[in-house]
Amino acid sequence: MVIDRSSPVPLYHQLAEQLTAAIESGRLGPGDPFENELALADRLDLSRPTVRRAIADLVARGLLVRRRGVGTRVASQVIHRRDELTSLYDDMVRRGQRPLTVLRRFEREIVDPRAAECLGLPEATPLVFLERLRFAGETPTALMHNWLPPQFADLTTEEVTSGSLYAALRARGSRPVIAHQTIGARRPTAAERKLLALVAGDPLLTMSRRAYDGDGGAVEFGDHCYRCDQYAFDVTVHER
Amino acid sequence: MVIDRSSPVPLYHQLAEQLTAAIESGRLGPGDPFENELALADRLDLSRPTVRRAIADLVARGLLVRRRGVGTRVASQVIHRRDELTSLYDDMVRRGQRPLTVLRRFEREIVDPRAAECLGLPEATPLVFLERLRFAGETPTALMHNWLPPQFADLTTEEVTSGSLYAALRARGSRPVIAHQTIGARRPTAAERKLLALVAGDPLLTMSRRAYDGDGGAVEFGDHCYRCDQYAFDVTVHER
DNA sequence: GTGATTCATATGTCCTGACATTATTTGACA
DNA sequence: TGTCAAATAATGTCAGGACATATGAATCAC
Repeated sequence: MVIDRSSPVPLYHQLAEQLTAAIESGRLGPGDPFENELALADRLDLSRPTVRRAIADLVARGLLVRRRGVGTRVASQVIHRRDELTSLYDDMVRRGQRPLTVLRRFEREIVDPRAAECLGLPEATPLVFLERLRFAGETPTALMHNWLPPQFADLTTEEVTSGSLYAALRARGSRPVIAHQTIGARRPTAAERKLLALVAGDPLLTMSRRAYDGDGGAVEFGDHCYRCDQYAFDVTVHER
Repeated sequence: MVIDRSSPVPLYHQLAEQLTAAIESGRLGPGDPFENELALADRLDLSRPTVRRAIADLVARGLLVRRRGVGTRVASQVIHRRDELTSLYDDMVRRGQRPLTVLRRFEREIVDPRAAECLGLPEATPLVFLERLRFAGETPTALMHNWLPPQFADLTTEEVTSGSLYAALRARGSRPVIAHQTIGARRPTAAERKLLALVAGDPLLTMSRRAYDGDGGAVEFGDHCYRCDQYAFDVTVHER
């Protein structure tokens, strides 16, 4: 356990990383008592609040459990807190498979009152619109519609197809930091059935999303539908 | 802005609640500059870290935005951070509608290798099993299966039907604090179609869940299916 | 032996103080 | 008037200290 005081990385962050590494290395096992904050602060020559901050970060991530009067322990089952949705698509990427995304439509000035409303803009605002179809091998897996505010009208086809849409927004100083997503299911339309190669009775898994930047300004509205044999969403939920 | 020092509620928590109220009352509008932490601490006769803690809580909830060297502002669009799934069912409750949950089956010793595995238990472990059907008025809306570890075999029918299942677990000292949920869609079985009064082609929205207590021990496995015209899930996602 | 009380341990809350870093404004100078 | 440096304003990090509260173990009284 080494703290480098000349590093620009905050002390509490260095400590949190090293505590995390100790837990994930297996050196500390599930349920093991964890060194208390006073001893740790003494041993590492750090102030107690600094140590508390590091430990609090690990608690927030589900690696440690604290109880007043008792002490701190390694969580019995190491759970990594994830504030994000993952899907079978992400699993594919993780397994090294290369899903392909085809841009079917890209408009820089399209009027859509519903999407404008979702973006908090006047109905007649010209929006940027994308329609993409995603494949896993030969199989179409998702049909995705996205609408962006007019400040992104300078997006290039290259940006939209080669990398992540959010990376392109971030390159323009708009950093999506929070998104509200609604997940549901419905019957496909005939067009969707054809595009996604569905047979009669196959349902769609749907997800609509409104993304906001750090100031709370809406930066994206998305309306996606997925083959349910290719997609499911994993959500981690915390009770306060 | 009043801080009651004789209250058992921590000072930072009182302040956070009042700052929240000020924002939600409309007294402070989106984008408004927010009083800086030094002035606030001075005015309220609180220490700066205490004020920082309160402000940090509001930042974490998306109500305020901070920038080093600039100051603190009310988020342009007030977003409430919610680390929880909500559904149309919750909307019904909020609107004062009274959904009804019918207990169809309650077993205190049932062997289910799949559920046991999901609970991290040996296959032959006798589990507690619940099957419930939920109604909104006359309309069946959800079919819910839940499996619990054997320590909950003393659950009463009363507990299971009158209040929330999690409240019953908490009363036994097992506090579910994190759950991993998987949301998907599929075709209903014939039995599900009948129970949920579905017509041909109607899809199911599905959600399976594994809930863990503060020590990481599994406390519940659930497998639910919903009518998609009655349910959708809202998820808030944060990018780090 | 059992239940109540006390004590030791550990986290939770709060304070005062100081310095570092970033962003914006102000003032000086060409 | 424009540019650059210094000053000001605000948040971020860190420290040392003190007291409060909850928990579990040990001790004491019956």
